[in-house]
Amino acid sequence: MFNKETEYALRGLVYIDLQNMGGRRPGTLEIAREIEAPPFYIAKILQRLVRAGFLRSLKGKGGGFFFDPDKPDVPIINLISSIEGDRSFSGCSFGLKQCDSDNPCPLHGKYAPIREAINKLITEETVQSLAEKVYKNEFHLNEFLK
Amino acid sequence: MFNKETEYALRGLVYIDLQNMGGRRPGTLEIAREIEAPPFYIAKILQRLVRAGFLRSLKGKGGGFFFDPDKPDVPIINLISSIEGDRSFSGCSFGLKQCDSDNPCPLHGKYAPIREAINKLITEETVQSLAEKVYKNEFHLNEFLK
DNA sequence: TTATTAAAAGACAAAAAGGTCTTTTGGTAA
DNA sequence: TTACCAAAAGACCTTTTTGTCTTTTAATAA
Ligand code: FES
Ligand code: FES
Repeated sequence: MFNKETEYALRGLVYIDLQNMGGRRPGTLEIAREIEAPPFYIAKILQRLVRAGFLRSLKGKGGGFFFDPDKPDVPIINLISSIEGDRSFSGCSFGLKQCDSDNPCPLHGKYAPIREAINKLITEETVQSLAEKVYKNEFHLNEFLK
Repeated sequence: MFNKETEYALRGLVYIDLQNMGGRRPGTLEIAREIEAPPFYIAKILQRLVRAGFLRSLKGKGGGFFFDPDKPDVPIINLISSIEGDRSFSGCSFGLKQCDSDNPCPLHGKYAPIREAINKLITEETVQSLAEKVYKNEFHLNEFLK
């Protein structure tokens, strides 16, 4: 579905938001351990996401990553677009230059509604809405974490 | 959705089946031109698919690629699995080790039905069913081809 | 103000995906 | 049986993805 970087980013940001709820600002090592991602890699990924404005960070003792409470929730489609580019979930499943319902490929009829469902999903869900689900114990971040 | 190799394979095999209907056995250069794929690359891809038993080929003058009329239709899920491996459309969208509805990630609820729809689609459609749609002029292989 | 802490920056590297090309093999047709 | 044709085989290359590591910068706390 998503590439590794996107997966790590999703799990990482949800974990960060979850910890922020408890007034904590997790650092790269803790995040890497909890979401089971390569430490240096998640550090690099978060660095880029901070630069892109998705969240903030603080250096030094007590430092770490956190979301600005004044900023609006982050729809995961924004995250995905920022990492994978806009190509995701817009193109033709057959690889035609563009998906055109007036000139459809033989998969279009059945694929287009699925693609729409994916777009709806990633537009509606935000990092915060996902974190909320985990917080309510309804859903899981990994096999250990509740 | 799919990777490049899968896209080329899908378009290539549908084109081959379409030509077979007219008693022709297209070769790599013709296929590459018609489906707009890199010639040497589609040659390599088809070579692998022949070896994997998806279709047959003949060398020399009048040679080319063709489907054995006695063999059953090829569901595209087989093609996709052969190229991309089984990981596609079975794993967790969040990257958890396994998708487990008793222990779901926060995307599971909305993603699982979508994944099911994808699996249904690629299980039901075959190279031949797709070629048939193109043949009936209902759907397109590329922007030039009818 | 100094030691310590943790992120930022950026170089580096391994692996996978995507693509190219040459040589060999096995067919066809004259 | 010779010339030719087209796929098979496999080496090679480029780009992208994924991942690692060292050095620098900025914040905190003693
Ligand atoms: S034309 Fe291929 S998915 Fe729309
Ligand atoms: S647990 Fe993540 S999609 Fe099922």
